Amino acid sequence: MEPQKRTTEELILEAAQAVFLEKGLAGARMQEIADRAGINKALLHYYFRSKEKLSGIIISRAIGTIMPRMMGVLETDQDLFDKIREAVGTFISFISRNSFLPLFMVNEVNRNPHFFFTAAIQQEKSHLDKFRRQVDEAVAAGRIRPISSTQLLMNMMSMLVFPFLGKPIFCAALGLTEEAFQQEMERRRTEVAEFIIKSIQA
Amino acid sequence: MEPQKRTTEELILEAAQAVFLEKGLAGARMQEIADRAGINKALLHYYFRSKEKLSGIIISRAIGTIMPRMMGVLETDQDLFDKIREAVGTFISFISRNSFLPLFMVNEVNRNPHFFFTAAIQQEKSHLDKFRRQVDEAVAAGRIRPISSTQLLMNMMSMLVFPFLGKPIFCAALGLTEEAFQQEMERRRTEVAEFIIKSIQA
DNA sequence: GTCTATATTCCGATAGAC
DNA sequence: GTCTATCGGAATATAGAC
Repeated sequence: MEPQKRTTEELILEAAQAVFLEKGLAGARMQEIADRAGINKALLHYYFRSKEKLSGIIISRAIGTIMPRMMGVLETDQDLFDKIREAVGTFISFISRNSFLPLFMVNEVNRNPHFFFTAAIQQEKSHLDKFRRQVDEAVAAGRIRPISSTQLLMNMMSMLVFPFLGKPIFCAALGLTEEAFQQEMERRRTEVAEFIIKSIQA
Repeated sequence: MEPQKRTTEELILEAAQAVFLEKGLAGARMQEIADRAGINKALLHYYFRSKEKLSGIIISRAIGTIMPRMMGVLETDQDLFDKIREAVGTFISFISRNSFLPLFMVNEVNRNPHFFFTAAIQQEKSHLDKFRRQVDEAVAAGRIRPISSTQLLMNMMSMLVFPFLGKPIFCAALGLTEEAFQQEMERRRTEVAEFIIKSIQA
């Protein structure tokens, strides 16, 4: 309700997130972050001692933003097919609104894998495991065809994330304009779920 | 047959490719390239005037390496299902041997989309179009269920490329060791094709 | 807390000897 | 062609006034 004036620290973090995600860790410039936050470099270092410290915080925030989204949708008590439908829709909507996040994460995680092996994922792993058990049980009960839950998860995550990473390639290769691409992504909200379900149903 | 001593230029290009692909364009250092090539920075600039020139060459080589692979497998005269099986197997083998290539390409293409819109893809587009027509015809003939060739291509490419990009995430989230991950990729050489075919068969 | 000015480090690029 | 030495600019980081 209040005019809600954001603090300088919040302004910096928002600007830093934008710049790091757009330019990558190595490509980002402290000057540009300061400019976008409407302050100067000195103040940047006053709040966050170094570029490395600042980037560390942004990375943690990014992981904290995307991981619960990726995993959270998989932990509900729904029927397997309904769960897949909902997870696909939710996740595509989320990435559409945070288009730089996947590329940043994928880069970070490849340049610095051990950082990720720590606490970041372990906490979400239980959600994943629940989904995998659900898949295994459906296979055992003959309600879906035999398929490894590992392979299924890789397929699902791939189809959700990669089109956004490869957007310029797909646009060029398939002759899509910006709007046409958006439309295709919108279609995927249902198409991908159906693609998966068609493939695994008994 | 000859002892085949690689020229300095070749040594540089190999080193540059390795460093650029590992560290990204902005993260790569001319010093490191020189070190890996066993020479010094001055000589680097003697052969390739600037970092930008050198990176341009590496990008062209990378595109020239991966695009024909991606498209080439789709242009044969095979039956649709056989073609999918072969394309999946070939492509996974290729990326397994060039694991840094997808991350580099995806970065480059996102930071510099126009570079890609030019000649790079247009030449390969015909192969893609041939595949898409084949899909459309199969749909029209009722040999596969109705599906957009655009969506099918996105699904296929995603499942082929993304697991390598997200390798550290998958390893952490699914509790896979390096060897276990390799094994899963090996399984994917047949599993992905079956996953697709199961999904689209009439 | 915020600024201007400056120090420091790093890195791409060049000069010039061999 | 290859090297050592160095320049010059850019980017991170700090000093110190307000």
